[in-house]
Amino acid sequence: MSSKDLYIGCPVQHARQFLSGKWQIAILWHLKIQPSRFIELRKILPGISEKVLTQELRFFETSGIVQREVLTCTPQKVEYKLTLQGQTLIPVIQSIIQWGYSHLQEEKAKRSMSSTPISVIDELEAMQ
Amino acid sequence: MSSKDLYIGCPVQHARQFLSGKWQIAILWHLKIQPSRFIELRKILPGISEKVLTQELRFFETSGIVQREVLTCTPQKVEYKLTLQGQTLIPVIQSIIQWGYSHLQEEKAKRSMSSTPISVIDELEAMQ
DNA sequence: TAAGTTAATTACCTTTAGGTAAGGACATTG
DNA sequence: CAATGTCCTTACCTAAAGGTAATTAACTTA
Repeated sequence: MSSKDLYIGCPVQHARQFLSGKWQIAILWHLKIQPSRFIELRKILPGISEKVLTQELRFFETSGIVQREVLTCTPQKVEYKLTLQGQTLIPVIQSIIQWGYSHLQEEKAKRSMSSTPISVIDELEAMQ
Repeated sequence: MSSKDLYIGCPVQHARQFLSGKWQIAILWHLKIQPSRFIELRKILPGISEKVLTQELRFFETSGIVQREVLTCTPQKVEYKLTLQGQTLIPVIQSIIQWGYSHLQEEKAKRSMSSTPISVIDELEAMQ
C-alpha cells in the first residue's frame, strides 16, 4: 500500500497529499498567478529539481488539480494550469501563505523588541 | 543547518513547519476542540507514536503555538492547550480540513457515477 | 512494598522525500 | 548535420520523518 492511499477517508490526510510536499504549495500558488511552462516553473522556484517538478506535476495531473496542455507552436511548449478543482485549493493556500507571512512578521517584531541587536541575531542565524 | 531553519523569510516554508507533519494538523485541531492531556491526545490519534507526539508538542511549545501546563492534582496531569498565537492557526486548519472533506466527497460522487461497481473498486483498493 | 499510571526519553531501524547527475526524445536553428 | 532548447525519465544516493520498543522517573493505589 503506497502512502498516497494510506488515508482514504480522512480529510486531514487527504488534504495533506496536496499541501505537505516541500514544493507543492509553491507550484500551485504560481499556477494560480499564471499558467506556466515547465521551464518557467523551474526558474520561479529556485532549488527545485526537475525530478520533483515533473513528479508533482504528474501527481497533480492525475489528481485532477492541474491540467497539462501541449501547445502546438514553435518552439514546443507545454503549459500547466489549474483545473476548476485545482482552483478550489487557492483560498486554502492563500490562508496558509497569509498566516505564514503574518507569523513571520510577528517573529520579527518580537526580535526587534529584544535587547539583542538584530544584526547579531542575523549573524547567529547565518552561522547555523 | 536544520530543516526547521532552512527557509527563514519564506511564508510558505515558514507555515509548512507547522502544517506539513503527518500528525501536526490533527494535534492542533484536537487542541482547538479542547485542551488535552498527553494520554488523551494519544487515544484520540490512533497510530501516533509517543515519540512523535512529544516531539511535536515540544516543537509547538517552543514555537509559542501550544502551552504546556502541569496541573497539581492527583493523579498527575499535564495539559496542553493552544496559545493565542496557536489559535490564529485554527482558521487555516479549518479551511484545509474543509477542503479535504469536500474533495473526498467529490471523489466518492465521481466513483459512484462510473460503470464499475463500487464494491469492485473497493476490492482493488484493498489489494494495493 | 509491589504493581500500575502518566508522561516522557532514548537508541535503533525503516520508509519516504527529495537531490544529483546522466541521458533520451523530439524539435528548431545555424 | 551539428548544436541547442524543451520536457522529461531513470538510477542512485542522502537526509528527514516517522515507527518500535525498551527504559525512566515520579507518583498512586492495593
